Amino acid sequence: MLYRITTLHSLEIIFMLKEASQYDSKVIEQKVRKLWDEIDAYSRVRELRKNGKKFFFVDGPPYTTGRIHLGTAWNKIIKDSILRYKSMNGYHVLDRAGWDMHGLPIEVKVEGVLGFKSKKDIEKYGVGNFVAKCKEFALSHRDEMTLQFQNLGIWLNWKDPYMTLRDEYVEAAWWTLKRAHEKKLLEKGRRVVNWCPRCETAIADSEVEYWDETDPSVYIKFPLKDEENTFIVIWTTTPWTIPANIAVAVHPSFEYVKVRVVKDGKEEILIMAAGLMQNVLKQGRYKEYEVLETVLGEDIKIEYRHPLESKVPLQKTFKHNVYMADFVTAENTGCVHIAPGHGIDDFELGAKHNLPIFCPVGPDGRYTEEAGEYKGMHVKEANSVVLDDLTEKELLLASGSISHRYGHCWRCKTPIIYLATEQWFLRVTDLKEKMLSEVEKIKWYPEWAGSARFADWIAGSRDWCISRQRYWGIPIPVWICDSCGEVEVIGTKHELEKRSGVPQLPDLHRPNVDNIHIKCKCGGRMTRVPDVFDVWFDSAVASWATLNFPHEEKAFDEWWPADFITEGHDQTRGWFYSQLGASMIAFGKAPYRSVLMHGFTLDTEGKKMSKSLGNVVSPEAVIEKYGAESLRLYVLSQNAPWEDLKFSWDEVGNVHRMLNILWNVYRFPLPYMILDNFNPLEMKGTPQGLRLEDRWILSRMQSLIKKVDAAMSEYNLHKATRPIAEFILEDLSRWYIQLIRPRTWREANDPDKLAAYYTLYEVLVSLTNLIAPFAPHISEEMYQNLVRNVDSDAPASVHMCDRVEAKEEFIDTDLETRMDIIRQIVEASSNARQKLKRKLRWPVKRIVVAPKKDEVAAAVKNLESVLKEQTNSKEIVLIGTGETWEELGVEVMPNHSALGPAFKKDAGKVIAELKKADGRAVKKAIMESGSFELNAGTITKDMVSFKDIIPVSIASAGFSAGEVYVDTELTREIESEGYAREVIRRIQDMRKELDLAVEEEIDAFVDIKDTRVLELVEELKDFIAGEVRARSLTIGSGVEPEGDLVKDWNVEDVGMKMGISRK
RNA sequence: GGGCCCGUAGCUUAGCCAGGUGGAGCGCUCGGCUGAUAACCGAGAGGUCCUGCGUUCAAAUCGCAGCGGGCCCA
Repeated sequence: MLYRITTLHSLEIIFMLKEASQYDSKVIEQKVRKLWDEIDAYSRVRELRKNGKKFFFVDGPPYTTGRIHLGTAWNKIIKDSILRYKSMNGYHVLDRAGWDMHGLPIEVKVEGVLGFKSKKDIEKYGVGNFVAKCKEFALSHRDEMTLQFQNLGIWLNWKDPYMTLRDEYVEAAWWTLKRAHEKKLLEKGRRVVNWCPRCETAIADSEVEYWDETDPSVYIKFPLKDEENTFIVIWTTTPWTIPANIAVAVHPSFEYVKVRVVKDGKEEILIMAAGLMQNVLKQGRYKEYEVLETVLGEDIKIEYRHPLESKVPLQKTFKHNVYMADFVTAENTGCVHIAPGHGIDDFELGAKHNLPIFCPVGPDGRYTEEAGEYKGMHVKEANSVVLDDLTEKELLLASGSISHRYGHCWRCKTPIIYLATEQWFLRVTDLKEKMLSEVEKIKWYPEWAGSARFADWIAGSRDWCISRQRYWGIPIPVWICDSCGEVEVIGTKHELEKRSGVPQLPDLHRPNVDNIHIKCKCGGRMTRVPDVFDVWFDSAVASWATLNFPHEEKAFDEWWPADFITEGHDQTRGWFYSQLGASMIAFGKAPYRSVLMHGFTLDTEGKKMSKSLGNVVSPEAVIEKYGAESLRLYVLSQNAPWEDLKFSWDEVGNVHRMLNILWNVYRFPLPYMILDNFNPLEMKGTPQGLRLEDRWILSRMQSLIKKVDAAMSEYNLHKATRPIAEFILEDLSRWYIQLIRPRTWREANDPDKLAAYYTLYEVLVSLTNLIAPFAPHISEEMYQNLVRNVDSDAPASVHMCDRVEAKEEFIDTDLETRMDIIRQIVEASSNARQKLKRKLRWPVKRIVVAPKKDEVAAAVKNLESVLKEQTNSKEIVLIGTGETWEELGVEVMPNHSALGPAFKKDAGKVIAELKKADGRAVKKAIMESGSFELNAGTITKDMVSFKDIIPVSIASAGFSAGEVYVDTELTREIESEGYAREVIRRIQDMRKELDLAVEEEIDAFVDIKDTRVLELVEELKDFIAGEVRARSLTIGSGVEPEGDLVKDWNVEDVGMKMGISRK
């Protein structure tokens, strides 16, 4: 095996494959991204496909606060991989990146920076100044986050992203609200909403975060109006809502009791649910009781006096009665305190029975004038004051505390309260049925994301409160006439300029639009309502806002609705829903055709990552350790997309190892190809001399392409990426590369070697293309060398290439099956060798394959050369299917339980004779005739069983379809080769230690004291010299090795001393 | 309390839809290989398939109940 030394200064260098150094993700990724920038790869790819079939993707906009986290990274990696895949398949992809830039989160951060405590501070600072700060915050964070996404190799339209703070975007929201108004789906109404007393604004259901909180758990007696000393008992965790109590609710079909009770000698009568009486009596520490009466809830007709009517004078003007309600549960007392101003169910019950919606609490969480003596007190302090007052009036039956889930403002974490306030609502409940039927038309991945989860959410949804009493958001474009109350909704900037007569509006945020008035039909002046939109409304209009609709209509007509969106499962109630609702209002149909719902990133324990738990892993940390490519392939392959991902550093490390192997596979042939001036361009068409193993890997490659395409058709990213990794590790690295190694360093122009080059090149180029969507950096780097350096007419980036298609002519599934069997036999033979401690370096005399199936025989015959080479065997012996190898001895095992009764006292003799008999002959006779004659008698089939005896120099091991026997008997030839290879390996090791170039020659000395071994080694002196590229090789006993490196070796307990020196 | 999803080796998971002897990778132990070498290969140990009940000749797989985790809601 000689390396051909090639002069590289050929006159014209047509091809310029370059060698590659070790895999360094950071270097490669930076280099590739630099290339993309230089050639503006992203824009060129989109340009290239502009006549292709349209694929409209809408990016769910991340919120511009802080840094990206692992979940956001995963989200964008999924998007990027799918869009790259679609693009390579010829689609014209539209993919503006999006940014969600308004809302409370930023306001709260800016308030923090400025040290503000309440809305009054903002008003003092100036709304204009505050809004400017918020804008600055949003824009600078957008820039930081863009870089972080780009470092993951994410390709979206970053140059022209859609931003919710732009005028065109604001117009999309305005236009949509105008549509709602036209369709009579916009209404102003007094409703109970979630209210943050710190932010002094309504917040949406989706903005409420729940966690455990300790609150009072109190039982209160409401005195009946017409019955002395009689009380109905209610339970609550919010004593501060008692001043607003208007009614009590009971369940119509529960039984209620009137009980006479005694405590401390005092007697009173209580009303409560029958099933909960024991609990209430225990809470009130009543010792004696007597049930006076039992009635059904629906029969209760009671009027009671408000327990605090002396403190809250207005309460004296209200009537307080008991009403029926199904939401009452059999807990606590079975009688529910109703304050229509402070609870959603309460409000609805109140509306049903025309009760006053009494809400004596202001936006700041303090009681108003209406609360009488409590005026000015904050509801937080009120709890204990109210309880004290009730105690004084002897109306507090019991008081304790309870830990339960309670809602909080998602931004400032203040516990929310419920307040009845005037807000603007979208009546999406009117559209429920239509929404549900639209959901069925959407393709969901996985199916249950739509049919179960999303449909359930829609079915239970309520009207959408879209108004917020804040500053940094899209101003609600509703103008109301100061004199006649007429409502007008403005749909665009232009319309506002026209209606108001104010030209060239600078910006559509507050406070710019606050002071613009328009003229009412009645001649009066119309003023804008001061509210801004719920920030969820911003992103809800993204699918048309990203097309600049209504500002421009052409793109909308061409592209809308979206072909595809993908977000985490939390967006079921969020963006999936808000978009659908807004779109139903605007266009009466769903804004997207398909949805991939993905999971959440959790820590190794399966707990969610949170700052407070200290278990957060940042994408940067992962990139720092393993590179973006490893992170990408890790998140894509680890789970099904819709499952939650338990982050594991070890698994990222595994992916990195796989990429390292891919890289090694890629760079392994380069030095040889370069030395040989291999030019793939000259290899058009499939060369004639392909070996079976070449055809095999080509077939495997095509099968892989099909597998990946099948998985991608269902967005099964894990099923697309796992087989790729398996192909790289198992088929390419562990098998094919091992098979072709000897061919790669053969003399140039050997067609057999060229066939291997061709095959490997073909596979690597296909692989590069196949993995490009998932691993865009490494594939680009490989492509640039393998393809671009060879063919300057090839597309400038792998991402500009058409997707590889499986070449049917290469597929040979029979061959794949046969090779699989050969691999199993090789593994079994390694296993067998190990049993006798015979290294692979030492050839074996023969391998005997005993097949259980005919395919095994076919495989062995077909791929004998592969089998011979990989097992390092001098001969392959194949025996008939189902037959036993005749060289195996047979041990006859006497069956005592059968022999005993048959031969009685002669049994001992029979057994002794059986042991001496030729086992093979016994077995043969029994198999053929069913019996065997001994001197002592005739034995039959049931009296014996057989066991194979394997000769000492032979080891066996099984595989799925047969048995392999390895004959390790040594011959002079084998020993000679074994020792020679031992010597070669040591000298190669020393060459490496000296860091010699592959083709560099050496002078070598080998001293072997053991004369027998010396003779064996000397027989293959020329072979050794060739393998180690020795110009001179001296082998002998007593030679004194010299040179640049001299080492003592122990070879199978034989001492050797070797020295080498460079030329 | 409700809806949806998940629970398989120390870790990450395949198998579950379509019932029939639980497979991988990492890690661990032992061995091998050596010009892809800061790599690679083979073998071994390691499992109450979350628990219980049911359906069935047969359950990781189907059903019910419970436990634990996640998201969403009340």
